Amino acid sequence: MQSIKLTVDAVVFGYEEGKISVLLIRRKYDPYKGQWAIPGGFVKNNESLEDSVERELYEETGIKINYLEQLYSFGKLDRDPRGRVVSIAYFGLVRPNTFKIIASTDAEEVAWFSIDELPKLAFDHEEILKIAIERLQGKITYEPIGFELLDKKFPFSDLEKLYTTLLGRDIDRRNFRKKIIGLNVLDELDEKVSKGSGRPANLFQFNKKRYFQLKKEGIIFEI
Amino acid sequence: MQSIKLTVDAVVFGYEEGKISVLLIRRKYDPYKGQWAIPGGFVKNNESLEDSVERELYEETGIKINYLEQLYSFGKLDRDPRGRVVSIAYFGLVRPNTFKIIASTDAEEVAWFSIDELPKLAFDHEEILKIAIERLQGKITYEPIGFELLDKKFPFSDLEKLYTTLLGRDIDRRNFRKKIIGLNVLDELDEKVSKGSGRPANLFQFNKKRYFQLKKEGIIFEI
DNA sequence: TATATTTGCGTATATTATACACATAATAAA
DNA sequence: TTTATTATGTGTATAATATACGCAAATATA
Repeated sequence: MQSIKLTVDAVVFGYEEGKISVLLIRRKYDPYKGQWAIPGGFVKNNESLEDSVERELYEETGIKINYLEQLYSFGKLDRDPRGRVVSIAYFGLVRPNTFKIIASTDAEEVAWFSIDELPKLAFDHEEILKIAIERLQGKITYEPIGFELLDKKFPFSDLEKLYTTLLGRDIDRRNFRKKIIGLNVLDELDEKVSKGSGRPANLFQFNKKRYFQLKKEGIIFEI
Repeated sequence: MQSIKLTVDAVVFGYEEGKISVLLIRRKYDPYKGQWAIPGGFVKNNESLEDSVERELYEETGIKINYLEQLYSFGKLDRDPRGRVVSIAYFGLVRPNTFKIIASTDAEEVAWFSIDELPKLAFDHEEILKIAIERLQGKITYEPIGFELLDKKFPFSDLEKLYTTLLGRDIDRRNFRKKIIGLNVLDELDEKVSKGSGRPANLFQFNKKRYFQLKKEGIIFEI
């Protein structure tokens, strides 16, 4: 008789102050009590996988996610000391400043961790996170998911900085702008922001509708 | 108490005579008795997901797969009339001529179906298959998985035909050859084949070792 | 008022992708 | 055995795309 338990886990990324961060919870109960982990939990019998992730995320962290996709399923025999537990991991993006994170249920604490200053993680969550980071880095070059991490209205320099951070290399400012503008998915607004010194920057907004239109016509987003 | 069952399914593609085909079984038992389906079955408690797929595949069809990767996990509430069953689908490639397919256990019959002449499928297998086909078509442009479908030694025209079939469009023969040769992952052999009339073709072989070497150096395969 | 900082923008060059046709080596047909 | 048919093998010119690169404008700060 099969006695495998099924969980979902969510690797949620945010971006603030030039850093990619990930949402972690400190576990309230055993196993791995007191350790940091990716939010997640057991799937209910009458709940879809997506509903399950969204529920767990909301329960444990107070976050409502606006971008979510399936990442990978993890099924190693010994990945959970409680027995055979298979986890379907999801990958999410949010704007951290639009939510207040609040620990509850299984979480003693919730926090954002910069992906280059991670604590030791419970279970095989280090592996899951590694795969999620690779997905994020890979995907921003061929799908316009980076905008999910920026404010709705953003100066071009924010976008540029996000890409340099994620790709881990410098980008020619002029060529990058040319390329993105050429993709024809940004609306230039009649608003400016001035942060600190320097010339004020024009604000842009991602036009999702136009993107899907172009995608349907076979035009592909590519950096 | 959680009562979700976990299965694995395998979409296995082959290529012969200019057609992409998929391996299907005809179900011996209910539900969907007598209908065609993707091979698969319940995961055992002490068996990894990969082992599980490979076992089910071998049991039901007699095939030992040489390329296998995880595709996606399917968890809709009503996807299985027996109750809540979540399936982790895999994606495999084989050379059909290297195996004899034999039905056994849950399968009444096993057969290769051209992907444009598919029968009605059990469960949500149509959706799974659709996603698998998209993965195959997408992936051959940025990973050298097409070679898994060709004979170890193949004439260039076979590779070209595979790509035209999968991409669904014509390819300039000279440019394609130039590009592939330029990737530096093929060994040109000192053997020729002559099939029917026409000038005999030189045989080539994919050099996996060289590919991994180049990949490590950051050179990417791209068509 | 001078200095520092950030934005916005164009052009020349190199690289890569595309379009395109004919000679060669074999088999099949006359 | 000669001629037609079929598939393979190869190079170059042109177009498109990617890369490299520097200076003026608009603001904050000293």
